[in-house]
Amino acid sequence: MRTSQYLLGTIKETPSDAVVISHQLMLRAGMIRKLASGLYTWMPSGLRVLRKVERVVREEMDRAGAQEVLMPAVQPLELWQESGRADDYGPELLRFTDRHDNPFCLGPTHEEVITDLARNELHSYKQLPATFYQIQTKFRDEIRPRFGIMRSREFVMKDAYSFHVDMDSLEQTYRIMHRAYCAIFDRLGLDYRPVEADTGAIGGAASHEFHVLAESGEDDIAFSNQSDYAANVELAEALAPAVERPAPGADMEKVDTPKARTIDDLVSQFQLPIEKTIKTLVVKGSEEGALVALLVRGDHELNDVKAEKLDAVAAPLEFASEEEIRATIGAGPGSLGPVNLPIPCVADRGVAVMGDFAAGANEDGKHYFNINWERDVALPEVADLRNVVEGDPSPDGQGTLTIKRGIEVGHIFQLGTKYSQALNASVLDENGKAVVMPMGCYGIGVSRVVAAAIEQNHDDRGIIWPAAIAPFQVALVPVNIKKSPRERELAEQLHRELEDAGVEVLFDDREKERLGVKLADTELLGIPHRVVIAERGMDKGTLEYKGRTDAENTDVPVDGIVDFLKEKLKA
RNA sequence: CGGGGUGUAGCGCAGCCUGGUAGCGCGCCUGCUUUGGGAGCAGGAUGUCGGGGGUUCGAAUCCCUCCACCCCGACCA
Repeated sequence: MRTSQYLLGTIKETPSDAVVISHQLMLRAGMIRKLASGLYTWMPSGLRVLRKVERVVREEMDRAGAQEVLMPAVQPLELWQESGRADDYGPELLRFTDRHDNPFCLGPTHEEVITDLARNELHSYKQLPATFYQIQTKFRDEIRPRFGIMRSREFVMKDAYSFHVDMDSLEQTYRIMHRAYCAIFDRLGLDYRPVEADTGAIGGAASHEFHVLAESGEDDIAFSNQSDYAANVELAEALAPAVERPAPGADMEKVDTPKARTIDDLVSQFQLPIEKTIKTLVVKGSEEGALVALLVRGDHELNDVKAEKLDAVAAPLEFASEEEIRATIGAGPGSLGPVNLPIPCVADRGVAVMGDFAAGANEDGKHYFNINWERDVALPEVADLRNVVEGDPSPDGQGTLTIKRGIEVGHIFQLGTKYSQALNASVLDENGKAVVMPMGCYGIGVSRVVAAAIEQNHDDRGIIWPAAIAPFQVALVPVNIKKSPRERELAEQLHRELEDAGVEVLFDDREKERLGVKLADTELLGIPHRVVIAERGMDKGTLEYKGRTDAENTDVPVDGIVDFLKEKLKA
C-alpha cells in the first residue's frame, strides 16, 4: 500500500472532545471519524485493525465448533414481545415502524432471533449441542455514549448462542467457550483476566466477564495474588474479619460536633482514626415507605449490588432523601448512627467487630464516641455490605486481593431456558419427550477490543499495536524520494519484494513530506516494524530497522532485509 | 433524566463582557527555496458566526426559543 494513494487521515492536534487516550489516538491516527454522538465511520487503517480482530475471533470460534451465521440487524418487535423483553428493555432499544406501520427494532442483541431460528430448525437431540455465532453491528441507544468507540451506540459484536438437551451439555460448551475466549485474547496479545460476574436478573448458573486491564477501565476487578481467583468488585466477597471484637475501653459519651457533617470532617476535627468511625447510609426498604440503615466503616464503600440483595432493602437500590430521613429519624444526614435509631439496621461484617467507635447520635450536630456493641446498643443483623479493598484476603482463602481497572470486552453466560421457554424452542429427547433447550450466550465487543488494545498499548508518540492486529506489519520509509532516485528505486523494489513475500507493508512514497512527518505518522499509527531507506546507509549497503518499541536503530544489510523482517514477523 | 459547559474556516481557538460589515495558528491550493524528526518565504481559497425569532439605524456580540455536541452524576451521611 502506498501512502500517497491512501487515506491516512492523521492529525497533529488532539480533538478537544476526546477524553480517553484510545479515542484521541484513533482520531489522530485516522482510524475513525465521528458521524454523530456514538456513531463512527471506520477509516481504512481502522477497518484493517477491526478486520484483524474479527479474523482471530472467527478462527477461534470455528475451531471451538461454532457455526457462523448472519442475522438481520433489524428485528420484528413482535419477537421481543414474545420473549417479554419489549417491556423491560427500555429506551436503549431503538424502536420504529416500517411503511406498513409494523413495529421493528434495531437489534442490541440477538437472543430472540436465534431462538426463533432454533425452534424452527432444531427438532431432535441428535442435532445438539449446537452453537451459532455471528459478527455483526449492534445498536444500543445508550443514555450517554462516551469514550469514542469504547461506549458507542453502534458497535461490532461477536455474539454466539448454544443450544443443549440438558444442563450438563451446556456446562460443557460453556467450558469450551471459556477456553476459546482465552485463546482469542491470548492471540490478540492483551493483558486480560476472566472474572466471575454477576448473573444479574436473568439468573443462570454461571457467568464470566473478560476484562482487559487498563487504567481507564470502567470496572474494578479484584484478583488474588496467589490463585486464579478474580471477580468484579461488585461481586467479590469481603470475608468476615478474622479478629474478635475487642472489649470496650472507654465509656460512651455524647459530643457536640456542630461542624462535622462528613466522616472526613469528623476525622480531621477530632483526630479520630477513620477505622474507628461508622458511616450510616439510609436507603429505601423493600416495604413501601420503609427506610433501612446500612452501616459500613468510615473508610469503606457501600456495595450496592450486595445491599440490593438484602431482603429488607428495595431493589434497585435507592437512597433516601434528606426530607425522608428527617421525617423518620429526626436528624439529618451527617448526624446518623446506630444508637437510638428508630429504623431497622444492617451492619457490615467489618462493623460488627469494631469497638470504641464513633457515629452520629441521631441528633443534629451530635455524635457518640466510644460506642460498643451490646454494651451501648444491640448488634444488628450482620451482612457483607462493602466493596473489597486492596489487601483484603481473597475469598478463596488464598492470598490477598489486588484491585485493578478493567475494560469489559467479553461476557459468557449460562442462560438456561429463559428464551427457549418463552419462545417454546424444544427438541425431542431420546425418549421422544419434548425438552426445552437450555441455552448459553457468549459475546465479545469486537470494536471495543480495538479501543481496549490501544488503552493498554501506547506511548507518547502513539499506538503500539500487538503484532496480531496492527493495520500494517512494516512501514517502508525512504528519507527523500524526490531528491534521490537511488532511494526511490530501492524502495520500489523492496515494496514489491515484501508484498510478494506476503508482508503487509505501508510504503510511504509521499514526495512532499519530510522525514520527520513520515516517521511521526508511522509511530502514531503504531506500525510494529519500520525500515528507513537512506542514501547514507546505502553507501554501506545497509538499511535502518527499528521496532516500534526499540530504543535504537539496527543496521541491516540491504540484501538480507526481507529475511530479517520475515524472521521478526514470525516471532 | 438532572446539573454544568460548548457551538465562529477542514481542525484547534480568539473576538462576545462594553453592538459598528470577522481574526490567529495548523491544515489546504500555487510558486520558489529547503530536505535525517512535525520546514522557510511569497501569494491564494475557504465562513448561512449551530437554526429560528426578537431588540436596534446596525447583532458573532444583547434577549427569547429550538437544536447539536461534550463533561459530571450514591461515596453524602
